[in-house]
Amino acid sequence: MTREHPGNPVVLDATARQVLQVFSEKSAALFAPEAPAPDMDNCPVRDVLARVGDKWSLLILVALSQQPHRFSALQRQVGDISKRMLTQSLRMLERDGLVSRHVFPTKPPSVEYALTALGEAALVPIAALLDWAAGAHDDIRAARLRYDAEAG
Amino acid sequence: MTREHPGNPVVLDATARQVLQVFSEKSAALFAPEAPAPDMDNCPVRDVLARVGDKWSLLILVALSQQPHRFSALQRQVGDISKRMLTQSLRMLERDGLVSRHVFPTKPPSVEYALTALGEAALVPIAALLDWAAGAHDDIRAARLRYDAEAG
DNA sequence: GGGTATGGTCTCAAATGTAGACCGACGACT
DNA sequence: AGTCGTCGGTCTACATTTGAGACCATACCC
Repeated sequence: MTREHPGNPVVLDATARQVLQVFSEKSAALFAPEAPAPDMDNCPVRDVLARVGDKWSLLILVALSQQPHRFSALQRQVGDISKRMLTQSLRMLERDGLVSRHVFPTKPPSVEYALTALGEAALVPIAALLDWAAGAHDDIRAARLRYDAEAG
Repeated sequence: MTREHPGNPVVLDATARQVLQVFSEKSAALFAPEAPAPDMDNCPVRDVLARVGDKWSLLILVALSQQPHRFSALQRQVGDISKRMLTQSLRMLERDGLVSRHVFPTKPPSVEYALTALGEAALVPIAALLDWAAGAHDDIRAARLRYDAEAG
């Protein structure tokens, strides 16, 4: 049974096509030929994408784009993340130099997380992704309904 | 102990700052206030981002950007994905209308996956992400080394 | 006839993520 | 003074997801 459906037609303008041409040249960086493991040494671009594309990391970076946050405030803003995952994600973002962590000499402890310059730079492509998602989610919802209607 | 380090300085040009301003206005879409669950109904933008940012979906979309692929060819190109995850990811991308699936009347079965117009449109922000990742991975690697040196 | 490839499904083990208890100190409230 | 909530996590038990490999029928190639 063929489940093919073409999606809503979207016309790519000249700028978009130009971006895609450069894109094709660079996408090879994502697929290491016969690499034992596509990690930071073999596939750095892929490794970095896995970080920035990660669900929680993405949301944390966006949350911090407006202003620095405390740990609990970040957890409240993101909403459905566990403490364990928030700690782990922040730890990795800090390690990658995308987020900074400042501990205040208070008791109980008070910690502030903020974007670094590198983290702020990441917001530019993330903004493009956000913009696309905002424009595409109606089409995606419609596609899901068609698919589900066909399948059962 | 403060583990703060500012990351390498990156100067954002005027265009980037303009993008960020619009971005701040739109990022609210990612954080539903007190939503029971941030799903497609409560947080459509977030739901779509979770799809496109997903590690395997991202790689599949990029792999298909150059030309359509068969299932096994896609698995070889991506490299370290399991059959189970490839099937599941393709199934979801098809359901979202980003990828099309064409079954040829052959035995054994032969299936071709290709990007739809909507999937191709997603490549524009994905290309921006890829471009940023290509430019940032050296800084990220350096940040990781500094972090690891401090921590032990 | 044997080996390889096709596009998956299924099962089990391993890995990852969630929820909540727990910690000491402090501020707010009664 | 006593109680409660908050802070920023860690830890544990459990739930969920993912990876690895066996398995399937068919066809092609040697």
